[in-house]
Amino acid sequence: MESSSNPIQDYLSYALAAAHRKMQASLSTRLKQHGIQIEAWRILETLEAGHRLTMGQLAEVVLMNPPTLTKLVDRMVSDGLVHRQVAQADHRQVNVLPTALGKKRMLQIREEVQEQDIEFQSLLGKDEASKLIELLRGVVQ
Amino acid sequence: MESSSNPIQDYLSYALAAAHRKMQASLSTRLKQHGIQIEAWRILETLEAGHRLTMGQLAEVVLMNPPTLTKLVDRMVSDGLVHRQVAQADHRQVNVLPTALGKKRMLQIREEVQEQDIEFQSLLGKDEASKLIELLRGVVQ
DNA sequence: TGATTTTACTTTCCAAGTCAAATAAATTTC
DNA sequence: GAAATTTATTTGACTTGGAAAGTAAAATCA
Repeated sequence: MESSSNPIQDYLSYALAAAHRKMQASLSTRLKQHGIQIEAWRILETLEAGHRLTMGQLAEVVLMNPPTLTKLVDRMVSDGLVHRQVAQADHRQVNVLPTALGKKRMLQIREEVQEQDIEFQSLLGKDEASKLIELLRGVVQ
Repeated sequence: MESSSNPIQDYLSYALAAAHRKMQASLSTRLKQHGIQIEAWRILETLEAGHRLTMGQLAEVVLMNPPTLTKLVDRMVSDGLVHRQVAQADHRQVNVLPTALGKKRMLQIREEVQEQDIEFQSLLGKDEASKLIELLRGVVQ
């Protein structure tokens, strides 16, 4: 299917959705080999940084709604990748911490994600790729 | 929540997902006022171009998986926005056509989407916005 | 301090999405 | 030209996602 003069292609929201879909599909296929979903990787990668994050903070960083995160963390707990800890300062808050297994798996998966990034960067060219990231950050602010 | 040195921000896939999420959320809120979802708008916008598209072609353009499209088109048929027609040349194929109501509603919704695009374009600057679309197309090819 | 409001997270219920199988028509092969 | 294969779409079982309500702790306030 080829339709070079389709007006929908000119909408920024569409161009973004199309690029996102392609990248997600590609990354998702890669991570499936490791038996993990993209969001779970994001959680492990974020927690690895070492900051003690609450569910709410984590939800924001990993781009998920809180109820969806709750359910994914449930699954990750039963897979032994993370555990929960009620924050001592504020008992409403729940911290999420990676387990030893979670850290180990993250390092393996990170390589896969980096390969993917390199693949797309070489597809675009290095300068174009950094320009793209810069512009995307401008969208988010 | 602010974490300027979080390594996850440096992945192209993450930057793309974050920008996409923000734009989808904003557009989705706008379209909710018209009682329609983003994908349904994409379908109407695509069909408006006048080409006679099959379910498969439409699925590709509107960035949906075929089973998901089938169900959305079911709903749009019962909302009176589109109708199906078995292709005469190949009876396996199904064409989707907009109804008069579908065309009318599309014109209203298009304005909303264009406002949204203008909003984001002025946020980025006109040149940066066209550069972004160009780079995003490079990702998809 | 007791009552009210706000905040953090989870649960519930329903709508929507996915994967694999089913159906049905067209094409290929022998 | 019948049988086997491929292609286009839908169906059905199951899972996931989202909105709104529920729970519980902290903060505000009167």
